[in-house]
Amino acid sequence: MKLTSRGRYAVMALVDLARFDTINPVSLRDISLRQGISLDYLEQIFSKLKKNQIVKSTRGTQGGYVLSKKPNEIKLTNILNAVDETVKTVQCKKESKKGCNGKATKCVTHNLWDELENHINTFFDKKSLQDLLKNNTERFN
Amino acid sequence: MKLTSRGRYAVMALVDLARFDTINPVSLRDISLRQGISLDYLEQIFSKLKKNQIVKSTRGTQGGYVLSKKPNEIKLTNILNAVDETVKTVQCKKESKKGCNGKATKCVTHNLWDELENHINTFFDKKSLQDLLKNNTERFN
DNA sequence: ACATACCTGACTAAAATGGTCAAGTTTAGA
DNA sequence: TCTAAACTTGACCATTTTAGTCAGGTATGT
Repeated sequence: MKLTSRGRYAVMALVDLARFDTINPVSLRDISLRQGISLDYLEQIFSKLKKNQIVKSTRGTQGGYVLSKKPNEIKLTNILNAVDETVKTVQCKKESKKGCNGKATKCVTHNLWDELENHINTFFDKKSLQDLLKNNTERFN
Repeated sequence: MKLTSRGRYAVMALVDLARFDTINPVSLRDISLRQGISLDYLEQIFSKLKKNQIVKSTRGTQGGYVLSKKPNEIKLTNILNAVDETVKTVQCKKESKKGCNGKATKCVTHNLWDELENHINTFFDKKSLQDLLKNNTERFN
């Protein structure tokens, strides 16, 4: 299972973007400064976000990124999937006919991790960027 | 966040133990063979389980491990904590006065990961070994 | 006494993580 | 048109974690 700082940064950056892109595109440089995330790393992350059509970019001076949908239409699932934070708890391959651990049957815990995966995904499916904005209406920085 | 095969193995092994320890202690060798987990690795895992009083051991011939509580009293939280599968989603330290990422305030997503952590822990708090046994009454191996 | 089984600690190959670095291309505005 | 801001791409890398292995023990029932 993966849930690391790449996913966290992605969410942080998008919340930042949602708050500041009302007029002009937001540059990664600004996000980098406001959120304290390395610019180079942000570029990697936004490359993935763009491929997954979560953000749109404008090049050149005064360029930057904007959200490609409304904050309430962007679920955390979308974001985390985009940056490869796949919530996979099971090492056992579902398709594998051999079952888990090279055994003929599914391992005892197989269903458990499936349940957990659903449990977590449900959480991320419900939460949108909009929800995070609500909780952060106070000024910061 | 960590949730890796060590935790999975621990759960698998304990389910196995719960099913076979009715008369005699169960040797790690047997568990290793039945579950397809390396014996050496199992020993590491059981060392931790023992330290956390989830299992008791008997040495010597015919020795092995037994659960130290009833299956319905052993929650998955207990197991996963014992083998250091701490479900920590937030890199930001809660205590740190400096806030997350060296900023003066909590990062925008701070509460989010807290919520997620609770969400996951709730899941593990509810599930006991007993619950897993129910779903695996059919013979295997 | 000896085989079985627990116990302990050191070690390690491979992968993931969290970045950095370098070399572009594009475009707005002076 | 020139230039600086900003996106784009891909290679690279140090550190940490993972998932074990290996080598030696120690305890104990028969």
